Amino acid sequence: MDDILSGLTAAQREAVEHVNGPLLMLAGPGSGKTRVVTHRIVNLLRHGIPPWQIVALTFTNKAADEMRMRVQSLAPDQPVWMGTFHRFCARLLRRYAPQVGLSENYSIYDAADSRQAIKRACEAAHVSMSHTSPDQVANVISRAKNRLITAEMMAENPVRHNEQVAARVYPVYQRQLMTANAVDFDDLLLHVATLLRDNEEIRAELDARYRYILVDEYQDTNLAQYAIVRALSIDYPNLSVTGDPDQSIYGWRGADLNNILDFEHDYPSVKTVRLEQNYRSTPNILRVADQLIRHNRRRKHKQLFTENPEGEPVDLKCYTDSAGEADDIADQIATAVMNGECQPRDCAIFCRMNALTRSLEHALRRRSLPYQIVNGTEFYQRKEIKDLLAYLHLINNPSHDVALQRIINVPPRGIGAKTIERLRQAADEENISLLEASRKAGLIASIPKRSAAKVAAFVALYDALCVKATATVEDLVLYLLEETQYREYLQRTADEEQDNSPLANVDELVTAAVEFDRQHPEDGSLEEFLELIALVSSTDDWEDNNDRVTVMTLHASKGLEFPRVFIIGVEDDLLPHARSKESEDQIEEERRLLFVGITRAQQRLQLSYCQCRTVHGEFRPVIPSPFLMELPREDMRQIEATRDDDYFEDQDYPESWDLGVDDDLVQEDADDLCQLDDEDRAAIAMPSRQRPLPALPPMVKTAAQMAASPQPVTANFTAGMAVLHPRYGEGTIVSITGRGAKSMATIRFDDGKTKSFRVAFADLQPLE
DNA sequence: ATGCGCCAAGTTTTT
DNA sequence: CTTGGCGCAT
Repeated sequence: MDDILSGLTAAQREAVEHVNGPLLMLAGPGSGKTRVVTHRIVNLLRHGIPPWQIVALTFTNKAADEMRMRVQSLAPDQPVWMGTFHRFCARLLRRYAPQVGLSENYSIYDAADSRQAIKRACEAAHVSMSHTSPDQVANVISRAKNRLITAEMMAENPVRHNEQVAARVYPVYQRQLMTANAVDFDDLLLHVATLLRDNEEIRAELDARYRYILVDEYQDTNLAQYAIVRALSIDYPNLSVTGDPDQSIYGWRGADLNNILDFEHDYPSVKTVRLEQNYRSTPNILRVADQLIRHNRRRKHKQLFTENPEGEPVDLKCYTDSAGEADDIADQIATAVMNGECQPRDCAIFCRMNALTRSLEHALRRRSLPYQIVNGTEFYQRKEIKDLLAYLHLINNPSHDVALQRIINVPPRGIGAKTIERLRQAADEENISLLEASRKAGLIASIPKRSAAKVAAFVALYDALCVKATATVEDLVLYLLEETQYREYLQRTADEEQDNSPLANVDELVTAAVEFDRQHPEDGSLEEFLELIALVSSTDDWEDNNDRVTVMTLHASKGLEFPRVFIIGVEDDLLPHARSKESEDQIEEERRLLFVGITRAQQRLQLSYCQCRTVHGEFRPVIPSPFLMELPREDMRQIEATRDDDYFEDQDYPESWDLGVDDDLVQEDADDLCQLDDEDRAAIAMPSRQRPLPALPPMVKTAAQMAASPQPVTANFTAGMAVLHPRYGEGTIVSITGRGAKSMATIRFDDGKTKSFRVAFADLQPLE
């Protein structure tokens, strides 16, 4: 019993030992929050509470995974449900789909799907889009859904012009979603919230089922999420929430700070615990953070303190331009690594916008520093992956209109925009899905016989694919590739300029399918595979196992920590951002954003700004961020850096850093970059690809690998050949795709696993 | 039906 | 400076 309480402060212990009734944990940055939450779960279990009555809700899969790991080590194999809000709702919705007008095989539209659907709805609603855009409309609708505002409610009192348009589109969009048997991300929450509100019986049942609910990052919940946890905590109000109002940075997405600020009001019997001691940062860093955040008015004051030893002052640097900023930071890191002061993995660079990472990439690459950019170029957003997934979606849910539109003419089969438009009109008129409309294309007067025949051929292809719907996902994907001749299509349309091989991504999807089948020998359904993919995101796969400098936005940095942190572009109109200066609330959120960035730093922190920055291609003078004026000068060291163009050339950096990067999977893609010219932006436009799908090997490149990679030599391998892989052993080549340096071999190993490799790097040995 | 070229716009994005 | 969307021309 003592092991889960030992080493805790009085406040932490108080939270861990709390069993029944509402609990509010106000946890400052670096206060050991995750530890307290996991220990509390274990404590609940030790009090004899059945594990299935406990639910822990997080915002990211990564946070859930970490929690699961830590609980697992303390209390192995307890079926406590831990996962994201959206996944939790997706599960409930599978069960209660009919109650909200869906079938249980409903599809989840991702952001791109829903954008397509909104576009279509805008057209169908016949509204003038002259003063707005589908994107804006999508935003308004999303915000409305987050606030539990239905189409009907919105129609009653729309205020602004763009809301008027959105109010007209909203019901059309929603009807289309229902026809498609689909939900968007917001609907996952909205449907569940509605279900719980309108069905007292179900609500009571679920309330009793999930008696102990823990919510992480409560400051980022929106009204829908609030309504859900509230509804599940009426008969059994054992709701415990953890958060920090000062780290709320998603207000623009509908997060409502009032949820946490008013928690004590909502649950008068609440026990409030403040975790104010910081175990992460030096006192200097913490004082800077504290001084900054004191300038916010809407907050709950916390007395941040630490017993950590005094550290270096926080550096404040001014550079002449962004290239100088990037070079100097890269130099600092390179020097520190060479001197053995730190490893690349200890360093992180944060910025307000993804666009600012360009010069950093260049600077890091020139110094052969391995780095990793956490951004949004997601694997499953690639065209070829979306195409294949669209086929799978359509097989799983014949009403998935967005999927049908995507692939009805991919690979090209002579069905043009006109025909699709006519199908759409017919579908809209009869309120049927596009596939149903396609089935009766021959009966639609506006569609010429020729086109109708092509549509019929597509429907026949679709029906053929559906035969494999219940096979393993791998079989289905392979069959799909075969029947649609998709690989041949990619090869035909291959773009010589583009270095990222779509074929390799296709192979990766196959690998993901194989992996999924392996992990779900019993319960693996297509539906689950698709749900799994729909609810993973790019930041989930930030790899902390690799020794690389991390570059990311301030938003992405939340929840992480690094010994050395650099925050760049602390400039007016950038932080706070020009578009976030309309109200005091927005400015306060920007201030919190900087606060989050600062409090990621453990040992060293540097804030920097430039005198000039290139914005949209033109050089502009820059004003330092007003936030800098709010920081305590006594904890800081101000440095005016002057740019010396020859500086870099004088340095003698090694060709590559011997950091023991041991991963041949990393090497697979190294050739993509090593052949590119230093100035080539396209090379860095495809940054580190991390794990795109569950249990997939990281597809990443490091600068070290790039520098070290030899020119690839391609041996003659053919399908059917028996080969030896240095890591995976003996296997047989299933197929070879691509030519020359980019040639990929898909190999089925003797243990049943199938993997794809760059032939040039995999070091395969032919076997007799 | 596809491909090229011009024009406009350009935060952050847990799911 | 980039990227993406749309329109026109083949």
